[in-house]
Amino acid sequence: MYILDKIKKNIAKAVIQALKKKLVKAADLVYPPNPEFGDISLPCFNLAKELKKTAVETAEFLVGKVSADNIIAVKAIGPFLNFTFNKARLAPVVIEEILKQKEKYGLNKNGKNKIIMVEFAHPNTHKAFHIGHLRNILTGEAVARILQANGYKIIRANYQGDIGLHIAKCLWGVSQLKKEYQAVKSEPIKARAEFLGQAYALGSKNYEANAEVKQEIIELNKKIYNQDKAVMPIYKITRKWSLDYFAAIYKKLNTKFDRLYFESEVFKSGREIVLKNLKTGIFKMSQGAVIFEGGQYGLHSRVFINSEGNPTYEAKDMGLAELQFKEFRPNKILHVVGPEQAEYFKVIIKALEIVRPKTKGREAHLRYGWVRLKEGKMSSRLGNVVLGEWLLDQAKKEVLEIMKGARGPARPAGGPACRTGRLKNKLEVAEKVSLAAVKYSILKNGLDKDIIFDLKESVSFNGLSGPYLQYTVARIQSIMRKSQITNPKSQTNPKSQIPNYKLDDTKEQAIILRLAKYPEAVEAAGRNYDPSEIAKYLFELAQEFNNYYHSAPILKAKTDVRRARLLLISAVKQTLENGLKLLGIETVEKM
RNA sequence: GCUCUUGUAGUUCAGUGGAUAGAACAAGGGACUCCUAAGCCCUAGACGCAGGUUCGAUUCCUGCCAAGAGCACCA
Repeated sequence: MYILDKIKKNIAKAVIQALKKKLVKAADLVYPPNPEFGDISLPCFNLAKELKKTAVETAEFLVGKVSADNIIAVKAIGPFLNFTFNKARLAPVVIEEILKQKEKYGLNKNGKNKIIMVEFAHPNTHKAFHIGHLRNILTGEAVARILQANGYKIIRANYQGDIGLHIAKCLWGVSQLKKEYQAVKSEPIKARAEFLGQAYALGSKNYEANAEVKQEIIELNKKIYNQDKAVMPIYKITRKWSLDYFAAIYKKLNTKFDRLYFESEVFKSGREIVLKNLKTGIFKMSQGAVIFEGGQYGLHSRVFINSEGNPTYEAKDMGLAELQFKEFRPNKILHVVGPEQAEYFKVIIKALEIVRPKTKGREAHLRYGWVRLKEGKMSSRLGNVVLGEWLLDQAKKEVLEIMKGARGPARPAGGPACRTGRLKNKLEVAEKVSLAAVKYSILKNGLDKDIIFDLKESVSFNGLSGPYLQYTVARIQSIMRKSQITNPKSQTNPKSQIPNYKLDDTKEQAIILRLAKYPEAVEAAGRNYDPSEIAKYLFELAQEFNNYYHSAPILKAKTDVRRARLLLISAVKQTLENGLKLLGIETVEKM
């Protein structure tokens, strides 16, 4: 149990003892908006109701009756009972917790013995890979890491659409672009993937504009479902292009999957499940198609098997669920999918629940908002998309420019020279920093919010940004390196030095408190499946550190203070690294 | 038309049934011969509108307005 949890528990206990009634729990405690009020606070409104007093009276009544370990002051401010921590005692405890536990600091066991499958990415083959997919992957990966930190066993799954009408549209497009197809065969994988995106857009436009083409594409689709020899070779080749391309992107983003599912492996079983339950009356025939009537549940009706006899996405999902539960027995499956499928998921989760009652409460749609363009809508159908890889490339270019010193604030004469130009691993650093910029700029947003994407504004390298956090870590690394040079014996070993703590500065105390709150951020992020909780926390910590850094000398401080400060900043570094890892962001030694 | 999501500063985002609504960017100003200026400090600037519930609403409820999404054989 982390120190803050202990303190909260003790306070709740003390209040219960004072009242001789169990009216308070640790979770009722909140953090005051202003540190002058205290470090933690009990709002007395609910308590007052029970005690038939006003909240102000209740708070005053409790002052003097409540005391707990690590608390040095209790005061009533209006309806709040505020507690002040003994920070001189807290500091070594918190720092020791962090430096001993290292990368394990912040982890908890809330999900012990539970399995959660996080299903994300699921790009469709034969379609462009755009920044919407990027948000999906980054969100899914971060959620997976966060849940892992909360003690769950995680299965990363990816369900890829390699069969269905979109493939037929693309292959029709390819048939119209024979020359280009031949030419692109010898090009790098990226060019081949882009070609498929164009072919898809072409097929899609004609499907809507031209009735004859529409019929041709429908015929082609049937052939693909029937594994017709005439189309299989080109289907297989282009499918592989897409998959190879996706694999390269996953690698770049540092995401791995435990299981890749394909629509082509579940469409048969999905179809069977639906047909079987036609007899039981769960599904019904309607206008030649097999549907699920959602009306009685306040949902809409959806087609599971179309009048051509082909399973739709809905039926495939039935087959997928069956397979997923059979293979991994997850307690929960989180489908990380955009908002456009919100109603869709309600329907299939309901249908699944009726077909397989055991799945009840175990299937969830983890929805995130759109990535929209400032200029308007983005659609792979229309071909006006911002490609995921293009964004990564742009970000990297930008970082290299900054490293050159061509951009950014001008330095006054006499200031230290820009070091980044001399870095040996310049490209590696640029790669990590640009990835951090892109990842953070997406993950800092609340899940439900749409992201209005604009290259200039969205991917930032200063302020609330990934590079800002990396920079903070690099800065601490630098101080620690120098501390070794100036005093090789000053190892940051917590055990031997804890007695020497002298951290009285209010800024230091604020940092200590912030560090102690990290486990709560991990917990909240896990509870809400929300990476932005971590993103916010890290920024606040970094900001507090940077402010502190500018006001307090570390290496030049007196021996005792210097030691204590070095330990403090290494705890900051550790916590930043731990949190960044949950977001999938790597740190660099120098930048 | 029905359902869902979102409306907070010039812009992009935080935030909570409670104590003074926080940041970042942009704007304006400033400090350092000092541990990385991708940094630090200061200034200015906001809860879509109208009701309701409540001791208290930016937060919950209702209506309206605005933006986005979904609503039968696409995924």
